[in-house]
Amino acid sequence: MPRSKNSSSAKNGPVTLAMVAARAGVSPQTVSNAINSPGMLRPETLERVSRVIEEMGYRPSRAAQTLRTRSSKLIGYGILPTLSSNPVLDRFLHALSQAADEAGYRILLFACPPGGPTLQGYEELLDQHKVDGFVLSGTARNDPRQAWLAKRGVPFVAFGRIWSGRQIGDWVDVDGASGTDAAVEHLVALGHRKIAFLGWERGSGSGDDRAEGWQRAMRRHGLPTRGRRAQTVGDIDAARTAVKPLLDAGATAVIAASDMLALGCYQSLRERGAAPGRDVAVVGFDDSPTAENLFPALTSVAQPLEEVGRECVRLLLARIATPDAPPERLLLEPSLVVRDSSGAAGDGTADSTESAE
Amino acid sequence: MPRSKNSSSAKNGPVTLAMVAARAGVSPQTVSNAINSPGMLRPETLERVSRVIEEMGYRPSRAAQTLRTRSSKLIGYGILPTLSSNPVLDRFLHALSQAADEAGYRILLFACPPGGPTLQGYEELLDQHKVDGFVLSGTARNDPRQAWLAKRGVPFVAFGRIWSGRQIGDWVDVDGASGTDAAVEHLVALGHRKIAFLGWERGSGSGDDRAEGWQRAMRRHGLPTRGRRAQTVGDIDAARTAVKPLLDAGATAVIAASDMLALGCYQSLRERGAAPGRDVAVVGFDDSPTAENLFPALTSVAQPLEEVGRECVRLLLARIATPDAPPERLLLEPSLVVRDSSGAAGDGTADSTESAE
DNA sequence: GTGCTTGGTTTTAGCGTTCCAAAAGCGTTT
DNA sequence: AAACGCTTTTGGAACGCTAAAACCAAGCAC
Repeated sequence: MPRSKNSSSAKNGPVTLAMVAARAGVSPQTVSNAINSPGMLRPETLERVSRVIEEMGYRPSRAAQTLRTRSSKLIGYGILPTLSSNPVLDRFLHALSQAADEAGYRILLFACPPGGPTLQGYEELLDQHKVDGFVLSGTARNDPRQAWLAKRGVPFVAFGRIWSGRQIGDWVDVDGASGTDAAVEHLVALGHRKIAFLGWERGSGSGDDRAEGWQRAMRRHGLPTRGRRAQTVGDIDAARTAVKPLLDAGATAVIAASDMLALGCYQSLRERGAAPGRDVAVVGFDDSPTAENLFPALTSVAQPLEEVGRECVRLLLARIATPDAPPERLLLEPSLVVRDSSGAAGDGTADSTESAE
Repeated sequence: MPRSKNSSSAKNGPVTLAMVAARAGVSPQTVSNAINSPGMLRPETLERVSRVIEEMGYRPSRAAQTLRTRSSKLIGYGILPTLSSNPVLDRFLHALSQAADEAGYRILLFACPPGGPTLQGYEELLDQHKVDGFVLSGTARNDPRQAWLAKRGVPFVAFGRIWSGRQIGDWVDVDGASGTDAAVEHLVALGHRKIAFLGWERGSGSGDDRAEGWQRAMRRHGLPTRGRRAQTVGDIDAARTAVKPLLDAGATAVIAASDMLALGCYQSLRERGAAPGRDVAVVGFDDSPTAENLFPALTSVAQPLEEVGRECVRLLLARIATPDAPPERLLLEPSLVVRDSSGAAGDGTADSTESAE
């Protein structure tokens, strides 16, 4: 027997604590307690109040709560301009939002100016919206954000390590080295020995990390790395050129620091009439949406973005709860998604020896 | 001579209206007026108050403003789970956030459950956070959201038309038909006559729209469409199969309803030893990040997402300002991004007649 | 009986804004 | 001088909530 429409109906404005209190025959504070510390009420009273809350579809006003408690249950996230939009971060944002929601928090976006994030954006969200904390992403070398936030005691978590200088605050990151290491293992198991690495110019934190994993795995297998590594800037044409010497040197497999670079490798191979996956194995990094749609589908190292999102929220909430706890840092394992480009497609046998030449 | 650190310093908590008032020697109300209706103050007073505001780095508390004015300057946006993450919508979100920020609004995310958006999420944002309006995306046939929001008088704008039944509320959309029409024009100019269309199964609003543009352009040029159209579900393998009859029928160009479908077409061509762009021209839709990285780079119809974002914000704010104004609907023009896959690469001459066979 | 808990509830007092009505300031007019 | 407009400024009150303190039975000891 539902008496009133549950949930705030269109016109008469939203239900308030006081209305619930009046209807339940208790004081407003008791209703507040019913929600925030139910254990404080006599079971019988709790029952009654809860029923009225349910019945009237009452939902506390966050504005009033924020004003009183100075906590907004909001997490700030700076989103880059459309141009610098990045599939990995986009997927991360979805995961983040979901994880936050499950914890009763919400993500409040603010737009980073094209030149990269500025501190002003953070300051505004902090002062105006009283966000409880921030999630940082796309952290660069000498990023000022961590130090700035730490100095004012604002809780934050970064997706991405700090590569230079001393560590500040909590972060969650993906172990790139472990990813490329696994890629080497995969290729070695398929019989490859001449495994090259196509990476970014030295100095990019995650780029060097990914190179490092390749190198250590090669060393472990007693395979030479000299002359098997090339550096390039991010774009695809540069990659196509940069990979040439590696192919000339007879590499039978190339591990790239990104799917983009792997694509440059595809193109370089095609230029010389070779087929990626059949003649030379190619492995990418990030498992971007493109990867599975390429021909041949690109084997790639996938970052566990759902997990990164969940952990970011977990760490941030922990930091909010206990601001002085020692920092926590998490290095998550990526996973290798094997597709045709690493040549494992046929029926398990290694190398090539498969189709016509 | 800056006396105090401007902007809220770490410890002493944020600056309030009252503090500013005290320092400027006026009442709090006057400070409020200085911000909200500056014309009301004597120029001299305004000057003084403004200086103190600046000096102390005062920023109004949105929570208090929201409580008082019942308007949060927040726009709600339901974000899909990681799995259904979609590059077009992701880029749209970046644009949206930027446009909102510029108008003094912020985007508040809430996570849609995996099964698609539910009304509960909207209701919560409305009751709890007092969002001023919503931006909808990924609207489906018989989407209940528009009707629901309209019924309770909540301002909203949809990115995407309503394809079935009567129109409700404001929307911004991209004219898909115009995009495929332009694609036909482009191909005809290159000398193509047998231009096929690879689309989704009938019933998808935007799919039918894109088909329609192809059809009308073909008709305009007196070219037959019978036997030149195929339908398929979204995935790439299905597309590869579905396009076969079109190629068998001698199509020299294929326009696909999405980049994904275009990829299926690439694969189908390769299977028969033909090269996309050289032997058969291919045009995709959406200009996804993948498109420019493919080999050959895919000619594709790009949606003006920046503009869509801007217009969504503009329409939404207009709706908030005048709830009873007649609905506004905007159909924006996409643009054809010409790349190698349409075979215009060489030096302008049409058809093929270019490289070895 | 007085005092002393103890658990459950209410009262009071804001949190930082803005709305509203009322009060000053002040130049003109009666 | 008082009365009248006009502009500018101010003093509550209220928005919806919760922290903190006060209250109020019972119960229980002495």
